[in-house]
Amino acid sequence: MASKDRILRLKEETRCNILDASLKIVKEGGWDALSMRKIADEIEYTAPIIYEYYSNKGAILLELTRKGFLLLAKDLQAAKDKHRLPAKQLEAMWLAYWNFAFAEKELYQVMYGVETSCCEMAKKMPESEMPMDLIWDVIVELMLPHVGTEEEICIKYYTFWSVIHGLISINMVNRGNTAETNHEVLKTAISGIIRSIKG
Amino acid sequence: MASKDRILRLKEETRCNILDASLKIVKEGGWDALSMRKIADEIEYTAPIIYEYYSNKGAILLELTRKGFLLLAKDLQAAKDKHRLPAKQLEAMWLAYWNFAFAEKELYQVMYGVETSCCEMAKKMPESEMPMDLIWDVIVELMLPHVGTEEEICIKYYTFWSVIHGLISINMVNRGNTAETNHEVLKTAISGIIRSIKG
DNA sequence: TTAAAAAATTTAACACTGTTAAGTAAATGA
DNA sequence: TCATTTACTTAACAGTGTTAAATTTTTTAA
Repeated sequence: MASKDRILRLKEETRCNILDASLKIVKEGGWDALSMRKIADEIEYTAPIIYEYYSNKGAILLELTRKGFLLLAKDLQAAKDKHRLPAKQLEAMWLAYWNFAFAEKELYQVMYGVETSCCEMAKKMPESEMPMDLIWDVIVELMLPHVGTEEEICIKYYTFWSVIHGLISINMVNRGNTAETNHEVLKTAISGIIRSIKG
Repeated sequence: MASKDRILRLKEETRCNILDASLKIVKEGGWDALSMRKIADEIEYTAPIIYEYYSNKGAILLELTRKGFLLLAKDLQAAKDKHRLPAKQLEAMWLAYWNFAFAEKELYQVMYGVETSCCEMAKKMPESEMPMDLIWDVIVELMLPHVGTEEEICIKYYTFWSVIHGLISINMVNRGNTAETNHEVLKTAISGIIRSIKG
């Protein structure tokens, strides 16, 4: 019976509509704005029918996560295919990774557990700059006697901070590395950057 | 009147108790478990009196954030004071930063917006390994003809990933850098790691 | 000591959240 | 046309942050 097919097609369509509606809501108002009732509103149904398509809210997030990983993989593959030399490929792929994160900000957030709201005000908190100031000073000392421009110090600082914070974040949400591997990554990264500062 | 002082002291104490109770709840059940009513339960009051001490839930989070930054700064200073050479100081400080993140995991999470719950299941999702696989292959190619051990490749991969993910996270929650600075950090980090892989 | 004023604390309520069970309307099959 | 299944909605529960009103306790003044 063809009507069965039609119904199945419609079901698949609403399943997809739910994801699209969710992403739309998140893009408009952030992850806090996402609720079952708003999704239902968007697809012109009431909340309970969403549970016919996804067992709960978490399942929707998981499906968006999956979508994100597929999209990211596609971008990485495309970036790789544009070059022949592995070094060039690698550079292009990480740049593609970077671009994906901001082009599909909301997907990246749910994929890797990056929150967004609470820390907006933390910027205005003077205490939040204390760690940076402390480390900044030591970087300057390390560069002596040829202290670079503010921009150069900034780049050093953020390179340090990025690799450490990145490794911490990855371990917190994913915690899949051994302690030895982590320390190895840490030590090589830190000493590498320190060497590059020394010249 | 000395009784005024006593009352003020008591008020300051409950203000502190609210923070302690909050942190206790979060440490026991994660950030999702934190609610005004649970805090009230913990300090043996009802929910509305919390609003006499903090204007809303966000203010409590902000105060915990502040506490976190102060504690981190203290740790960094202590690490610095243990050495004389700037290079040694810097290394010790970043290691202290690392240790703080895991010793005070909950504080670090609220300070830098690192989520924790949703991505536990994402690990089991095969799609989540596609980006890693793609990049892993290119790293191997880059190491040819002397491909290292799995551990060595892992370290390279995570160094890459950490610096990129870290820079992305920092920009998403804090977004305080210019596009040029970001690209500079990115490029120098990537080319630096690639150089170190080549030998 | 007692009455009035002030402060401290609780109860009740509102609007929201995710989720489930029961009820109702619509489409389908015989 | 009638019975059954499917589709969908309404109502409800337990929880959330937050506010206003009511109530209890404490302090002040006579």
